Amino acid sequence: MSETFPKSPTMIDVARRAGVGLGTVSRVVNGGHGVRDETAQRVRAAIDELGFQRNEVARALRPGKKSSSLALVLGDLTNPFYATIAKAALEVAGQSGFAVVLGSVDEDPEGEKRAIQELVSRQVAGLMIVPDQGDHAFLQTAGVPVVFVDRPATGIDADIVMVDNEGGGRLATEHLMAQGHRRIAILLAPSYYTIGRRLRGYRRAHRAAGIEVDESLVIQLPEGNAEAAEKATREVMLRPDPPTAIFASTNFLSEGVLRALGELGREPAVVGFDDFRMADMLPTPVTVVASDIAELGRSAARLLLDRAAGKDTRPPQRIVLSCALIERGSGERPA
Amino acid sequence: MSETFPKSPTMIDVARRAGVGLGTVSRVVNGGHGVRDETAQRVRAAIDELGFQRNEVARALRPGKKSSSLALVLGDLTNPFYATIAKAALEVAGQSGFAVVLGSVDEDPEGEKRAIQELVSRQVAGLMIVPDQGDHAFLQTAGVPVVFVDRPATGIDADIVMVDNEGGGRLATEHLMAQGHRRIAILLAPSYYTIGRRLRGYRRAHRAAGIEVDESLVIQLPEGNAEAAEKATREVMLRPDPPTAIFASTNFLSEGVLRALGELGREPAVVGFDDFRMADMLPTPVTVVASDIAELGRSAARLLLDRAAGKDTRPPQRIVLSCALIERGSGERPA
DNA sequence: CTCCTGGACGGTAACGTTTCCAAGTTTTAC
DNA sequence: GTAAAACTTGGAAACGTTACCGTCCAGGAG
Repeated sequence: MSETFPKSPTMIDVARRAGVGLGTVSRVVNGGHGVRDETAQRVRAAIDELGFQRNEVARALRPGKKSSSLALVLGDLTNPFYATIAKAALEVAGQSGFAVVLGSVDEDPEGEKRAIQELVSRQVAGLMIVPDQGDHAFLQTAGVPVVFVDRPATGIDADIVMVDNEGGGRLATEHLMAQGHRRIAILLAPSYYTIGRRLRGYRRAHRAAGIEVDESLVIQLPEGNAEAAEKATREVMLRPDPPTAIFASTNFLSEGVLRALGELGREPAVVGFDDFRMADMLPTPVTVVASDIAELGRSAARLLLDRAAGKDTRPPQRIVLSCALIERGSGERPA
Repeated sequence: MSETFPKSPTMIDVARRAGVGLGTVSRVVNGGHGVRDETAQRVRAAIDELGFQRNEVARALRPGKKSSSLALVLGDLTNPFYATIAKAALEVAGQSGFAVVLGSVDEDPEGEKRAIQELVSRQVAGLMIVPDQGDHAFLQTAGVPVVFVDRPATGIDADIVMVDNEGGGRLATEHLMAQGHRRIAILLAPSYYTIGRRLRGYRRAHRAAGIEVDESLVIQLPEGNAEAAEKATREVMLRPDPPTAIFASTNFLSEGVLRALGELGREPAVVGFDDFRMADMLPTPVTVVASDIAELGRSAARLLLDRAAGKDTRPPQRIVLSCALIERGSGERPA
């Protein structure tokens, strides 16, 4: 690495080589309108000979221009949920020649704010954010279009793409009720917006069925991981009056629930929110309420690209994806 | 979105506000050496009042400077293997104030080349690449340090961080032999470098044990997904002379193997390469040979940051991470 | 008191691109 | 054949930053 890299050729080099002016090269590179065919040929030849590649950084410096990259801010990529969003967004952005910059994502809201501002300073053309709690009003002045993914943020009115959490929660609960269950526990990860909606669906299903919710079965976990769910499941199942069914409000929680049940040797009905790999291979295949997570990422990217291009000037949109039940066995066990 | 965004303040605005020269503002922003304390205070005050943020794009335009971003090029983020690398690299880069740009990753080598060149044109400070097959000689002239992750690339001599695939393959095979197995099938995903090394470990273990490899048990799959593995497993187990053990050379293959075995109701011993979520929750918990994938990403990022900063001028390094066996049951079934 | 040194600061030239304007050239219309 | 219009083309300004080069002033040495 000590050898100095040869600096890459610039448009000026190309212009000299082709015997034309700088502006002409720029025109050719950008589609070649208003350039005679013969001239364009010569320029293209020079570009190939020199191996010229446009410097995107310089390009993005021009006033009003933003770089051809989108930013994506989200949680733990190790969570298949986020990974799926990232993959899908990446794909859509890539098709339009946009790169995706991932900000480093800490857990705390302060870290998120810092990460976002770093990205803004890189002049990205738009932001896709799976927001943490905390106020996002500072984005008002960021000067870039923003799309929120999976959940809304406070302090700013922007596009949002999300899942019908309430409908999904209701669907899961009603499905369990249809099997005769009346005592359905719900495990809740720490208060994200989405979880609140799922709980609301759960309550609505109860109200609609005329069943009163036993509040001791509405279990708020201290953390959103499998371990917390495992512990809580063990506890609730060992009560004198355990539930006959469990609704796990996230994929990680489902995992914990199943682990605990496997160890206890108990078999209440179980429905999880969000599908996960291997759900169908476990001792009892897991019934889940699922939505098209990839579509979440795709829609967000598409919306953002349109906004960035100025093609879409409608007021902030709100896209809601529906959920469907995938029956695999664990949710069909009778009360 | 139709309202025009207020353009962000520049150093010139700050300079005017603070009543100082442009150069002074730059000095303050970059650490404040050679500026009187009182002046620096005034500048910082102006920065806060205006909400100034340095424009990273303009900064990266200066000669010799690269942007403070690293590029990461890898396959399907939905594969936990890649997701883990990405997360770890992101974390390390973030700690040094670097952002990570993910190129869109198609499957074909041509797409990879295009993606890489797009990233180079964005003046990233370095490239981390999980390379596809195909020649990577074009990177020689890219003018950026490169680190390959998980497997080497041809045509260029660069840093590489990888796993001891051969050792892992040997470890898995020897473990199965220790349980008395003599007919061990190995399922191979399409010819990646890593798979070849794992096979080599498998063969070495056989040679060391004085067991001849039955070549009909060395099964080359047409694709690297679970479905292909499922099909192949079904076929091999239904032969008149089936293996007593199976070595699945990737996490996705392990999944397919287990699915097929579950349906067939057969229980040969199974060892997988690379750990995966829920491996311990399946009807028979899965024994795997695993390595620290996150460390792969961390090392790559660290190495690249040092190269980019010019701190590391050693000849190309080769970091190899060891594998360990995680016994869970499926690999301990006797022959 | 003068000269010199050194630190603090202001100004300006890049960096590589896009965009605008003017000049030159060709085509079209009359 | 001439005038106008349309199209090509070259050149220069601008984007926001950093780096370099002076200038200015204060303080110390002679």
